[in-house]
Amino acid sequence: MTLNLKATNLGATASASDLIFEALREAIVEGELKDGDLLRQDQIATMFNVSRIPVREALARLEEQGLATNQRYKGAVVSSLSLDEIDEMFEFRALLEAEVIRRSVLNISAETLAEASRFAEAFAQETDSNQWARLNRLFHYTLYRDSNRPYHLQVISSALDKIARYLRAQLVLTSGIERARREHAGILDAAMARDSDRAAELTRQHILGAGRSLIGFLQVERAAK
Amino acid sequence: MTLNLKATNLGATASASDLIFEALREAIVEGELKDGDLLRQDQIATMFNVSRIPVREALARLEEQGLATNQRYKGAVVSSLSLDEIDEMFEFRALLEAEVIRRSVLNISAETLAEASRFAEAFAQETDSNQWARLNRLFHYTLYRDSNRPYHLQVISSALDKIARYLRAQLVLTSGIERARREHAGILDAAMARDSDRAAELTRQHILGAGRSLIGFLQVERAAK
DNA sequence: CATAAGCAGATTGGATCCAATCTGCAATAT
DNA sequence: ATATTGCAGATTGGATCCAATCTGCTTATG
Repeated sequence: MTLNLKATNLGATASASDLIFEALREAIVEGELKDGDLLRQDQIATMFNVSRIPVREALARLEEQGLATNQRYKGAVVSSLSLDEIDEMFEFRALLEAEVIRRSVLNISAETLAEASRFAEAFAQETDSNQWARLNRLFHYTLYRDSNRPYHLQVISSALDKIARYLRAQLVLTSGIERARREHAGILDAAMARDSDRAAELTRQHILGAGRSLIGFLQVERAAK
Repeated sequence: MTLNLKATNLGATASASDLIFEALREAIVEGELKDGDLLRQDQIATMFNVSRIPVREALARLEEQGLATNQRYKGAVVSSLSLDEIDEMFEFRALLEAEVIRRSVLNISAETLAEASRFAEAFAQETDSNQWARLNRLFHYTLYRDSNRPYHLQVISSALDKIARYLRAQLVLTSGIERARREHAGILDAAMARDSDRAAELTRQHILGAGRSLIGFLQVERAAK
C-alpha cells in the first residue's frame, strides 16, 4: 500500500520566535513601525503572550537582516536609511533585477506571461493605495520567476524589504502610479516579445527612475525637519 | 577645552551572543566546521562557558545569514550548498563585483592602488596555503574600496562567506593559484590604467573562471561518494 | 542657581529550570 | 525472527529568575 498524502514538513513548523520575527518584519516593511521606533522586549513579549526569550531571538534575526539595530543594554530600534543608503539600494536593485529579468525572459513560459499580464492589469485598475505595493511586487516577481536564480531573488527581496516603507509613502503622494503603469506595460511588452535585453534595460530604468523620484521626495520631506 | 580621543562606541560592545556568532561564523567560513555538522547548543555553551541562551541567539543569526539551518527540536546543522547553488553564487558575485570594481576604478586613489599592489605581491609570494584565501580577499576588497558602495560590499562579503570553504579546498588541490596570480596582475594593470571597463570585465572572467574550475572539481569529488 | 552625585525604577543580558519533542534501544507481540 | 510498541535519556524551546546597566529624577553642594 502506498500512502498518498499531501505531507508537510512538520520538522519545520514555526516556533514562537519565527512567528514574532515574521510579524515584526512585516510591520517594519509595511511601515507600521517607523524609523527609530523602539522595540521593547517586554512590550512585544506581552503582545504575543510569551516570555522575552523568543522575542530576543526574533530581534537578533531582525538585526542580522538589517531591519533593526541593537544597542547593548539600551534596546533595539527600527533601522533608518540615509538618502545615500537609499540611493545605493536602488542602484543595487537596478543591477540585479535587470539581470534576473533578462535571464527569466530568455525562457519565460506562456503561463508566466499571462499571470504577469493579470497582475499588471490589476495594478493599473487598483484604487486602494494599500494594495499598490503588493501588486507591484507580484507583477515584477512573476516576471522574474523563470530566471531560475533563487539566491538572486532572495537578495532582491531582502533589499526591497529595506526600502519598501519609503517607497510606499512616495507612491501615494506623488504621481508615481501613472508612470509605473506605463513602464509596466513597456516591460511586459518586451517580455512578450521575448526581447530579454529590452526587458532588462526597461526594468533598469524603471527602478532607477523610481529611485530618483523617491530621493527627490525624501529630500524635500527631510529638509522640512 | 576640546577632548581629542579615539572614542569607541561602548554601547556597541560585544555581548556573549555576538562573540559566539562571530566564532561560529568564522569556523564555518574557514571550513573548520563541515557541511552537515551538527551544532549542539549544550556543547557550544560549554565551550564558551555560558548558558545556552546566547548560543541560541547566535544560531538564530547564523540561520538568518544562511550559514546554518535549524530543524525544530532536532537542532542546527551547517548549511550545505548544491552544485547549482554554488554555480549561482559565482554568477551573482561576477555580476556584483564587476560593477563594484568598475565604480571603484573610476575614482581610485594612488594609495589604494599601491596597497592592492602589495597584496597582489604578497599573494603571489605566499607559500602557506592557509593564507591564500585571506590575501586573495584582501587584494580584491582593496580594489573595491573606493567604490563608495558599502551595501554592495556587504552583500558580496555575505555571498563569499557561503562559498569560501569550498573555494579553499579547490585552491589547494588544483593549479588555481598560478592562474589567480596571472589574473590578479591583469586586473591590477587595468586598475592602474584607470580602465574601469577592462577591470570590470577581467574581474567578471576571473570569478566565472574560478567558478567553473570549482564546479568541475566538486563534480568529481561528489561523484566519488 | 547651576552642576554634580546618587538613588530608584526600568530595561536588557544571561543563568537556571521546566516542558515538549526526538532518538535509540529494549520489551513485546505475531 | 521480524516488526511494532513503549520507555529512558538526550536535546531543544520557552518561562522564570537574577545580575548588569541605563535613565531620569531628586538631592546635595558650591
